[in-house]
Amino acid sequence: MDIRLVADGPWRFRIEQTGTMRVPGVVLAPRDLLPDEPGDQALSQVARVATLPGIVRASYAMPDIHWGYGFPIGGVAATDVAGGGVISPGGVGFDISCGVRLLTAHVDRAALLRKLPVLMDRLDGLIPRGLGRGGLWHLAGRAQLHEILRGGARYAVEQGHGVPHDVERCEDGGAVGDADVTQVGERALERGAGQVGSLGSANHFLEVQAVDAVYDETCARAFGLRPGLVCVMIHCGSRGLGHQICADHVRAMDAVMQRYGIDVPDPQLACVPVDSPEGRAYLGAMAAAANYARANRQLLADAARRVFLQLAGSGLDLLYDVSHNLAKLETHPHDGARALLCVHRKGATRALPPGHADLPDALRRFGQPVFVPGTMGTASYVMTGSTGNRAFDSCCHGAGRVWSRHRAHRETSARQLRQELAGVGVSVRPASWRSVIEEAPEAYKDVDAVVRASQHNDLGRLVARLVPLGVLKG
DNA sequence: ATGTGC
Repeated sequence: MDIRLVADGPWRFRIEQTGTMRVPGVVLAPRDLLPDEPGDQALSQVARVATLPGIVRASYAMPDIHWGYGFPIGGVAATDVAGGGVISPGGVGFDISCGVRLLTAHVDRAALLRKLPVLMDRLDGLIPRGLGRGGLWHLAGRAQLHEILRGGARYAVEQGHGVPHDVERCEDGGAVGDADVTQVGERALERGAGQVGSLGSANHFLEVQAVDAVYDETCARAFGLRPGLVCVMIHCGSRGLGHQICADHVRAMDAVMQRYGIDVPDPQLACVPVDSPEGRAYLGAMAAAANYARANRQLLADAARRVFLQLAGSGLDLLYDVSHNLAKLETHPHDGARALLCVHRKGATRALPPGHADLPDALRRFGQPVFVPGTMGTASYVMTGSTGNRAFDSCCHGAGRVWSRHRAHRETSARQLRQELAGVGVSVRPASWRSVIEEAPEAYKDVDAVVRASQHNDLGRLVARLVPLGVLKG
């Protein structure tokens, strides 16, 4: 698809509405963050998403945009439910409700440093990760898996894997309400049964970090962050269960799209009206996967908490848990009124502004915490939702890949990577060194530039910078 | 992202 990319000031670009596009594209990134590998399809994907039935305002791209399945990663698209708007699994991604949670310890970096090696050893032995492998929670049976799919982190806490405060600090109170277990296929259930409480692979991780800088002291204090404080950041999703659900429902939609008169420029944009049996079926299965991902992060956090209590004499308090791969039915201004929109966020973090009713009481004045993990060996950021967000309250979600996984293997080696990480003094414990080659810091954009661009585009405000002390990689 | 795929 040919696109007409026009600079709109120093911080963003516009893709002119041409051909079958129903809205323009808006790429909220400066020139040096635009995907520029030869043949890269990310910007064309922004334009193709703009052709989806019912899409409103614009097809958005966050500053960490890169090429994905159908939708770009870092893509945000909202469709008008009453106006025949569609739901597309490609706008959520294979890793349904992949997200990040951040926990704060009661110990400072200097006090922990001596104990860090033994603490990392313990986490290394405890946390399941890598492809396949088991999970921390050995379920009693299929009925208990169904409870997880319906109750998410809330059910995990009810079962003793956490404290009530954890649930208060999860998006949606730890579980989305409309999960439909009957829309989750047998293969998905089979794959999910043994993986609750496991990191997965690729860019998923559990990191021990320290607060390195604070940019907004009042907000940081409300978030429980101060310079030198130790934190734990967990990034993972719904494992094989979410993957299987995505594959199953893309296939189902592909078979019925024509019946709804829907024609898309890319088969990976398979979609159906939100208000259709197939649309509701996907949303019900997606919600079940979302709850699975939240329970997964809850189990991992609770395990890390027990290690911290035992070895560092410190608890871990959940600051917030938020997804960056999800579609949600939300009310937003549209055509001079409030309308129910299906907001697809794929590699984009929901970022509620200060005062929003869905925020926990203790955070409401400050906006929703947004977590922006960098790469192993580089900084991560805490941001907060800001008023004036035009991209349906969405923000960036990470550094954003620039090298293909294939190119990463060409450009670097395990040995080179080990040396480099040893040089910055970060203890990285991967499931396998081969898999982490694809996660080399050079394979990603500069996360500092990504958060700067996010702030300039009113997607969020900077709160604090975190640096890694120890990294468990998938 | 993924019991990694034409």
